[in-house]
Amino acid sequence: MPELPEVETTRRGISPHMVGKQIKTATVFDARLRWPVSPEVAQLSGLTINDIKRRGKYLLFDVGTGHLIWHLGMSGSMRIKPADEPNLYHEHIEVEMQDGVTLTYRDPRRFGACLFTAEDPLQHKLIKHLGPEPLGDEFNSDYLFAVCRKRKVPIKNLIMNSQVVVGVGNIYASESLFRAGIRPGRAASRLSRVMCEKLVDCIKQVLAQAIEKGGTTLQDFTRSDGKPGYFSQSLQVYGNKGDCFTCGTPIKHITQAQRSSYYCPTCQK
DNA sequence: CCCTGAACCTGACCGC
DNA sequence: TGCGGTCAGGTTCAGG
Repeated sequence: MPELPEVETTRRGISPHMVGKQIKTATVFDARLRWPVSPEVAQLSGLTINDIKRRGKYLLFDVGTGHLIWHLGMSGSMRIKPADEPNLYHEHIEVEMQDGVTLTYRDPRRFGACLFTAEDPLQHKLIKHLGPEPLGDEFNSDYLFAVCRKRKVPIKNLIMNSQVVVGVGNIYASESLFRAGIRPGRAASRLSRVMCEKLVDCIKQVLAQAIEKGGTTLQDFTRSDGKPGYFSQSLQVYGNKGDCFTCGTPIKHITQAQRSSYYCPTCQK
């Protein structure tokens, strides 16, 4: 479900309900996520959530004594549960604040993670080696071009590699490449400087627009307030089994690195 | 260091 | 209806 825009949408949605408040109780109904949920998570009572930050697709909850490093995996989502509404199936973690506001984490496939660390979260094994944020200045055409020089992998695989740049998932990789006019299968080393400029611009644009629209709802992604994200309506190629909206050529659907890619063989070179 | 493929899970959907 | 196969928004890890 979640790529960077969905994670950021989640962060913005839950922050006003959580930040600056004290935790009443945190309950772990099922600790079997990607890795076992840290035991500290069940003992957050009395701690205050000072801030909720994001690094790539990881949410970082500052609880004073340390941080929760929370990843939504493929199917994870968070919502503020209306009072006296029963829990849904697969809601594995719940955090109730002193004022009664309750956050629930649902994750049918359990690829997500919820870990506690008392150290600097940015130095954590999972975070430390992440590439630059796509919307920051560090991610620019000079950087991408330099990285591309040494790589023979298809450009789509490269931009989905979180060591290169974080936050670009399967949907937005296809969408960005379409907007940049570059085929997903093109070897990274065969991108010109101009192509890199174009691609960086398009990645930033697509992600920024998706955040503005509250993310992309395909099957079950909903924002923390239960509403869908509206970027689905802006998708040009991802999931398009018909013709290119721009030129009418049938959209190609291929598999790269075990993931679906969509592109227009006419618009993309 | 770079790259590939398997693995981790459940559920939805499609064709027979 | 039921059953089997396929696919799904991510990431780590082992091994070549």
